[in-house]
Amino acid sequence: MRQRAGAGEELSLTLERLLRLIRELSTSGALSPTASTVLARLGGSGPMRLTELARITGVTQPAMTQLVGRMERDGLVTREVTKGDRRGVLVGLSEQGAAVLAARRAERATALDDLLGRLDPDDQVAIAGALPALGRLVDSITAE
Amino acid sequence: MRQRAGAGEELSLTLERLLRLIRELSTSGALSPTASTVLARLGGSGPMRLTELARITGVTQPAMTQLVGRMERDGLVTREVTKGDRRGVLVGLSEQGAAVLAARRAERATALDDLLGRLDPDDQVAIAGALPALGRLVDSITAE
DNA sequence: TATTGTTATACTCTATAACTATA
DNA sequence: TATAGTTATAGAGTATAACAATA
Repeated sequence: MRQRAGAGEELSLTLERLLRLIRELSTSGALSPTASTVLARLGGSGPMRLTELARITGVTQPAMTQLVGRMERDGLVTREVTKGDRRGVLVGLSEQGAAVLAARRAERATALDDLLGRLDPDDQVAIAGALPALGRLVDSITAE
Repeated sequence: MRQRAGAGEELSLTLERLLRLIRELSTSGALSPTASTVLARLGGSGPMRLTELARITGVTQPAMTQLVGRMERDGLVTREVTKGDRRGVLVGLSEQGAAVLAARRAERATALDDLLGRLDPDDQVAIAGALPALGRLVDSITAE
């Protein structure tokens, strides 16, 4: 079996349901989807320019200005003027932001591990085996 | 291999990226996530009570009242008083709403089929083989 | 002139609280 | 009293357009 017709449809519907599920598993900090992405990117890549954050998360620059403003107010991120170019703003994780990020990851990880553990062993193997393939599926677009 | 430690963490991170990807694939109608869910549920289960829609999608009753109001204004759904109990509101798909739903599903399906087709055959098999397991993973919570 | 970011304005989406209508 | 739904109010989150500051 190389590729069933309609695999995309089934993958899409399954992911849509999984999506809502995952969201409910990580509640620390009560972050919006975009705020969650910002936190994760800052945690993974270190401090970044405001424009770069806007580009990566797919929102406009004004939207990112406001979001970073709210996140700074809530103590999740820090802002500083970039060295060399005084127009730029460098956004970084605060200590509290890093803690929230870690808490959210732990919540999802333990909840999903628990759920996976209840599944039939064959299903567990199937999902574990598909993760690298799903990762490459995402990479195939992100790289473009 | 029954279950690797950290499989939940990896699944979570992969899904988070897939999630954003899927969203960008279906743009017809420019629907919000909740509106998308409402449309999909109405398409799959037929007309439903407003309260039932609110419960299923995980938003409050007032939020659903307003969302349905906007969707009715945009010609996506219809409203009618329920038979027998004149307090109730039955929400159904309009012809246009059904068309938008079909268009969005087709967009995602073809886009994902295309992406899947570019993957290594082994990866395609791995993903196709994991779909039923992922479906059961979701069912294991939804049923509770 | 071009780039970086902010401010102004308007709309969607959501929640909580208070309300109306029906049962 | 209880249930179904709406209205009022406030805030997050987003976009486009106009602006200020720096390069």
